[in-house]
Amino acid sequence: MNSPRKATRIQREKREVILTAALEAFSEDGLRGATLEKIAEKAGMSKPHVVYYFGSKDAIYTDLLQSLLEVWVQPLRDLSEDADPLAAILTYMRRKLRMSQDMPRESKMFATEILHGAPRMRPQLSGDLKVLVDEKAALIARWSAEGKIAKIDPHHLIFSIWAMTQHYADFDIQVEAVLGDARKANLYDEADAFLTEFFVRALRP
Amino acid sequence: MNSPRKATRIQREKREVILTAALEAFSEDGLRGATLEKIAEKAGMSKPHVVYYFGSKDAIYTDLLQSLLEVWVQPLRDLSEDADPLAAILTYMRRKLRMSQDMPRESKMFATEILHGAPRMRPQLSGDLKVLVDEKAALIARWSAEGKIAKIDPHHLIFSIWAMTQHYADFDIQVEAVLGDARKANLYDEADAFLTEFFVRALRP
DNA sequence: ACAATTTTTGACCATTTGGACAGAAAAATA
DNA sequence: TATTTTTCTGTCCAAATGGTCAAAAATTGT
Repeated sequence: MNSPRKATRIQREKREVILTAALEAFSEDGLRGATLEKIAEKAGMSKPHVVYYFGSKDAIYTDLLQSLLEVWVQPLRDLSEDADPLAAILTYMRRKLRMSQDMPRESKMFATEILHGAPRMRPQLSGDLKVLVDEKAALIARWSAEGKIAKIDPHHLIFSIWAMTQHYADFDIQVEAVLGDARKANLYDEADAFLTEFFVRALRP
Repeated sequence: MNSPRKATRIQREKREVILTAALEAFSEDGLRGATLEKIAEKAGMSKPHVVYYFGSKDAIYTDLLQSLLEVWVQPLRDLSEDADPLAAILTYMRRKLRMSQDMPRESKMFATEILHGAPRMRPQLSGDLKVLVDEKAALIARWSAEGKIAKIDPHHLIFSIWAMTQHYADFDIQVEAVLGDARKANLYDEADAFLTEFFVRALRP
């Protein structure tokens, strides 16, 4: 089941195809709702073949979650000293918003996992993620103390950016239902304009 | 299976017990993840007994969702003309935040449902809910036009209130993991202070 | 007290589903 | 080409699970 030395090209490709199919399935129906059969079908192969590559449904799920996590926190990693702190925070917010727009399935998968207690991510949340957030919060707190941005709790500021940007991906059905079809086309432009103005007002010293 | 005239006291009580148990189960594991057996166990009765009262697992879920929806949108219903528009919006935000604090299971159940496409709520979202939101958005737009609050897109303002308040209930595991145990005790006080300041800055003309 | 009705459950069933297994097909290696 | 290894699937199985059913227990009405 496991490749001993290095993964062959075909192995890498197949695993990729399966992960893509699984992401679609999991984000639609969650871990329990998604079936191996559906994943196999989306991936264009037989059910045992999927098991052959990953061992179990759980393994696919966990694997996917882990590999996506790095991508997911990258924008926060990149938040750093800048000529203009306010612009830096706005850039971070915009990158998160863009991720909601471009990767709604990933966003939904994380949301579902955390919503249900994050049984497979808890250690990482209070480990790596906490360290990262604390570090960036300290940076923001410094900006705040130096009067470069408004005095504000940096942890909650980060939560608010997560909440507002991911909302557009996770609850897209609701957002679109409430706004109506007419405003659906340039929804993310609207969101960008709104959030930019919103955070500028909140953060300007 | 169905009571013909009026529900007896015992019927009302049993249904209530089942709904409470089901809310706990569904918010933990979702519709598919929650089992009739678990619901029955939490409710302190046998599995067929649960079916006797509701007919099916699906029926419990749908019933629950419908009855909770009214409670859920009540704070928005109550948003109305006020001596101080800014205060009115802040009150709305605070009531939503309090609901996250007091009813996290309800919040999670809605979140899961919408996240997975809201198959049983779609009509209500683009129907009743849209009407309600449009109405309140018009009110906010008027305040905005009269210069009583800042110029801001009212729909997105409402989304931002939903997003930021519900975030504390839906993603509590993540929030608590990142903040650490020390700040867990008065988390909602912190959130209240942060959000109040935040929205005041954003909305002040 | 007795009959009728409602409530409650144990036993059972059909379906779904994760995944094991043996072996076929294909590819790599010699 | 022959052999070894890897890839792939049809078939099957056991566990989980939503729901049925007949009958027991409890309650209600007279």
